[in-house]
Amino acid sequence: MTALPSLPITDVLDDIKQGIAQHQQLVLEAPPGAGKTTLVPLALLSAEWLGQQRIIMLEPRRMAARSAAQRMASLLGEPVGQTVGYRVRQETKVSKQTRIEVITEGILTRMLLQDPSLDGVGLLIFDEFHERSIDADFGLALALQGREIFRDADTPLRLMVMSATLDGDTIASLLTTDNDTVPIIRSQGKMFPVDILYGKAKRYDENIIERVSQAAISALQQHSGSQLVFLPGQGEINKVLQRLKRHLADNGITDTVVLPLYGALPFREQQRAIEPLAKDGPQRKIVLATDIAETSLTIEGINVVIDAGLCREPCFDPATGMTRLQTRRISQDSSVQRMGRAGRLTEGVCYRLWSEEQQQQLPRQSTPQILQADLAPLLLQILVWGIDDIHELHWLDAPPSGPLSQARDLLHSLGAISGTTISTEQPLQGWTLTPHGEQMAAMPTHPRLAHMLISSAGFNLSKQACALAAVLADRHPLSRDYGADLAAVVATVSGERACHSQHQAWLKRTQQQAKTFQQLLNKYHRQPTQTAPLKEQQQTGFLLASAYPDRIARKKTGSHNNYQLSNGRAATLDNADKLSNHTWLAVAELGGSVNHVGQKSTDRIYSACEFDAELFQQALAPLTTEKTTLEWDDSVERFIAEQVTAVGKLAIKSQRIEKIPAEEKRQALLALIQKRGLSLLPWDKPTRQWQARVELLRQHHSGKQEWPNVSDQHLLNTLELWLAPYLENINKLGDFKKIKLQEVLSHLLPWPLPQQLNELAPIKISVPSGSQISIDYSQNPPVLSVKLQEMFGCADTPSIANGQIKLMLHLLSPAQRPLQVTQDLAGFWSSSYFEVQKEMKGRYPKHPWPDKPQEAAATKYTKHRPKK
DNA sequence: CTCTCCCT
Repeated sequence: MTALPSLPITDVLDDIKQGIAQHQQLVLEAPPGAGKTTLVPLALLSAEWLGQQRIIMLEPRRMAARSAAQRMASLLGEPVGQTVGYRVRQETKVSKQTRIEVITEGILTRMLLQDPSLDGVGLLIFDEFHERSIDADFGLALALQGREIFRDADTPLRLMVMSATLDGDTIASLLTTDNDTVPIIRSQGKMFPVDILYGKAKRYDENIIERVSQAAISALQQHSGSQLVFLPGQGEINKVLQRLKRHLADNGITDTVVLPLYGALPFREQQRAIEPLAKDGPQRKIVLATDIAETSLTIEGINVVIDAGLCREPCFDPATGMTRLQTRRISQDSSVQRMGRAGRLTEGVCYRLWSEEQQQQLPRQSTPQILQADLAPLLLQILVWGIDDIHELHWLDAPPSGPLSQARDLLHSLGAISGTTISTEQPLQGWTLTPHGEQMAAMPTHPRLAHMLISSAGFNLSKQACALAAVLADRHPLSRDYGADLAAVVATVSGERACHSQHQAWLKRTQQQAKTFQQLLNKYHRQPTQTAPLKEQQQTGFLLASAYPDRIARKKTGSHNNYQLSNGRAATLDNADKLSNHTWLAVAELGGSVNHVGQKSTDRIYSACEFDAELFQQALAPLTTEKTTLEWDDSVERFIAEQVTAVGKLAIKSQRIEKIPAEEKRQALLALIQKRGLSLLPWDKPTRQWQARVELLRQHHSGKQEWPNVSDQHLLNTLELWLAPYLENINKLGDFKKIKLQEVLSHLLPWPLPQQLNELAPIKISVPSGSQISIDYSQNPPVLSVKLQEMFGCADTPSIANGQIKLMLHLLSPAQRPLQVTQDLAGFWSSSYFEVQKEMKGRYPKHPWPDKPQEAAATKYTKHRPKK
């Protein structure tokens, strides 16, 4: 090996060697340009503890993995694939001599799921860990558990986490074990000084196009050299592009060129933005870029950075199973990274279009992907690993339970898992992989597409499915020609349709990917289950619907391009898109955006194909549900019943039915009573009294047994239990009168409570005159209204419930007017009675008004009419 | 107000 070049990291290489020799893990913080990616693995290659074991280093991107391997190999004076090799999707360059393998993060997960011990690997290095991809987070969690369970003390798996702007202490605390600590080593980067110039305090999205353009124009006058402008997305880039081009033209500036740079741009145009300028053309450039230029691509010759402070990132919404793009303020870490792009070759300047004070308010780090992504792929792999509680793994940030539950439900609907949910806190508990799920997990693609691939064999459609999965696995360049129509794209991949020569590279890559899927499928030898073949124009729609059953769409009546989806949402097709000729679509990709203030745009359909609703009769019948809906029709005050066939929330057929099934009707009636209240039932006075009597005894805990709760609220809540059996003959509102409510309710009182009810809360009570008088239980305490004369001779207030409840006496005049309301009869007789006596004696002379009422004989008659 | 980036 030739001597390693001297870079900033060289100063700490000895510390790293020593640290990782003495400990089983190490954290290395070093900014870009320090040389860590190349020099650290090479420096550790001859370590004694490594022996003949390999070093594996992870890179977040294929390009980065390839070039890291390339640089290391050339330092060793070897071609790639000998001592140093790499593995990325679709491409492997390793041999038996390979000691350093550079791989992308997704490959590590696959390796660990196959061999959790990572046998033969002595050191695992996570590079660029601050990017916090799901795969890196998950890979670290698996590696930690794998080495704990499967590795011996004499050949431990060492872990090194390297990053530019990582919070080293947090990650160190995750790696710390009971008997080992974690050295943190920090190194300088190689960067020229960059002046940071802040702007005024503004809302980030306020007038962004004009402010960015002005900043670029003024920087053009103040500085020589080229600019890199960070904008959130394609839309903003194109607007600023127009604005700046106009400025250059208006002012006759010819030495400067403006170039866009974003992921969807054709490769050649991306190259134009990245490459050094041609000698004979303009000598300055302004590159307008998304954050593709923050990490993935390096642009030559930039000394001015203009940062709008915004980024656009995907946010998964578990409620709809859809990912929306959200425009957000960048993190402090991100602003540092962007600023650094101005100081790679010379001193530079960075304009931030926000104030220094606002800088302090930015979040320190970007949100880790695991907290806002679709977790279905992760969940499938977690289950392959064999745990049903995510907390068995050590996470820097655990996957959140909302998206995890949604992922579980999706996997369930795709047939990948079976079980029942036991706990909402542990969404995986009670669920296991099905054989179909295991096959899905072996497919290197999203579970939706894996399901589509595997089930396609049963319909003899695997060739189309492989092409479709390959197209959907990555962005395709044909939307400009075909619009949203995927069937045309699939036909191109299958070779049935030609495409422009500029897309040849994409076509070859996609066909290769389709072939890989086909080879994996061939291993399963699936027999066709469906004899009747699908018509050609049904095929793509069928495949898409099996992957995205929640995105089957029907055009809204009277609309040209607005569709209703089976997940209950609405989405719009581009106005000019030819697909809008079709009433039914099977949608693959759709999305919308959320702006800086949280406003959501309408969801748009980006890719789809025509769909034949006939498929619901046969091949896709399992996606449909049948149910009877009952709706109360107020005009006729009765139920209208329909038999509805639906796919998800989209009703595809409904038919009026005359004979309403008993159970559905019962449920609908119960719901109607819930909504309109108990007053729909034929309450009469005795029944209400009965209810009040039971309630009274319940509240006073009278007798030896508990009384059932018969309050209105409780009856409403328990309709199903006590009323449901009596609803059979109810078809319209008037029929409620047929219910014998008193009798129905009486079943709620078990023996011996009915008898006790009559004893403890009698309907009538005897008064001294011999009359049987009804007690009014509608008030509390219950009221006994009785003529005063009938109570003569009664010393104390009458009571019920074995003396527990005193009645409220309403003592009446001979004309039935209340003279006194009292719960204290003795007190009344001895005081206010005499005032009553004085006043009433004159008015009702024929009635007795004795001076000692407690001792007088009670009577319901006048003085002159003798008692019977 | 037309889709950020990346990966098995």
